Amino acid sequence: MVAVMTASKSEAAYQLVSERIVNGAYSPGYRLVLGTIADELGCSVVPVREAIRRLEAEGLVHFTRNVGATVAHVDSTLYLHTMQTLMVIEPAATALAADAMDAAWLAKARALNENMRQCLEDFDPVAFTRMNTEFHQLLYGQCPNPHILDLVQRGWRRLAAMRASSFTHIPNRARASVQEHEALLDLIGNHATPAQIEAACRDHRSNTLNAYLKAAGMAPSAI
Amino acid sequence: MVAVMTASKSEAAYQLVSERIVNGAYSPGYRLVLGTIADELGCSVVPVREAIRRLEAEGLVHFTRNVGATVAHVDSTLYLHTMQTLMVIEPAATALAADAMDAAWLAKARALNENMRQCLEDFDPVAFTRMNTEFHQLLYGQCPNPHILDLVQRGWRRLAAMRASSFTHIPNRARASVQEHEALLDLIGNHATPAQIEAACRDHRSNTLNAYLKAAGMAPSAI
DNA sequence: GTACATCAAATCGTATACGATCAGTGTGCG
DNA sequence: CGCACACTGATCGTATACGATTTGATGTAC
Repeated sequence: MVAVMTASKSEAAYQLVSERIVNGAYSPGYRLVLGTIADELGCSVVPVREAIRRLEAEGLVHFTRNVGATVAHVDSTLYLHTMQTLMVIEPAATALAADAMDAAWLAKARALNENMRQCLEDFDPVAFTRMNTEFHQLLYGQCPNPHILDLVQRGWRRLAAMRASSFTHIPNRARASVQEHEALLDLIGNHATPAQIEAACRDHRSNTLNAYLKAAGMAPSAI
Repeated sequence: MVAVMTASKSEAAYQLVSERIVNGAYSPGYRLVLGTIADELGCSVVPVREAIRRLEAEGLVHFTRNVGATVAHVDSTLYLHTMQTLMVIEPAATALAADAMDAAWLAKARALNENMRQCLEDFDPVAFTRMNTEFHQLLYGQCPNPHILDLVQRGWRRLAAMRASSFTHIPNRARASVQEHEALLDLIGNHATPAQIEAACRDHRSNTLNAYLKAAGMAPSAI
């Protein structure tokens, strides 16, 4: 073969299916048939199988032996569990990343948050969600602990998949969200301790989760 | 075939290699050759490959494309990262599991902790470590959030692998550990809030980590 | 003696093939 | 008419085979 193999086929299959789930092209319950995906990618089933198993480990697909894989269903419980995980992991990542947050970083984050505020004026929820994701990536992105960073990213991908399947859950939280971001950035700007940053970040997510739980008539999270 | 296929060969390979790494039979750096393991298991390389990839996702093995897999090396950084992850995940799991901790559970946990104290009198560090693992499993074991539970278990398995490779790190922490366990059980017995339980559990791990970092001449963890 | 090109062995990556297992369907019996 | 059972099609699980890639050794030129 002449072309350079930039990535393995297994990796390609993983990227493809993963992106389609996160995008919403594959809705929850969608049946992932190895042979079909293999044909589409022009490869055999072996690398596709490996990709599916990886996605299963991430919780994006549900796999039953000798039966097959389907895109994982989303319900209140899954949302609760994912949010609880992020509620402890993301603040830790942010606190650990605080060392790398200099003036330039702060300016960028503030600008992004202002853009989010503008999205509210413009009633543009799609752009708001995109920027919100970007904002949080900015927060935890420079976390020096690869395990924690990886867990945060996985959690966000699950959230993205949930949103794509029109599992909406934020009743009027957007405005408070922007304010909480601002407060968090102020803390960072004032060189607050990692513990303070962690607490603020956790409260932010806790507020979102509990707003959802309240709207859904469910009991607030124990943690 | 007459025999019931209790588990797939892929699963069997995963169990085998995983246990050997955790036991220390495979030391860090040990080369995991697909064909060799496949021969030993009496199966082909395909299921072994899948098992190795799973172990890579867990961080127990290091995998390089077209080169092969080796048991992950352990160093201070990996220990720090694993402990930081557990420092946020395990307390959350414990706090969430608190609902399921009744009087019978408490009696069992207290008995176990007393056994650990006895191990100290008998200078039996092996039994102490085993019971310590058991004690912590008791703490987080009934966590109702499967994602968090899974993460805690993975973290503990990594710690076990580190200990097996004689990466010793606890300078005289055992006695304090037993006392902290006791204080934690008192909190639970007095029906403390999840937040209090979480904080106590986190302090316990934080103390262990920082004792290590201090002994190693390293800066304390930011979180 | 060192640096570089070449080659061979080892090992991985994936295609293909076939057996194993499961869900759904039809048929016969009670 | 309803239930149990065998059958079938779809799909997965794994063995085998072969091409691709890496690594280390060997030989050669400087």
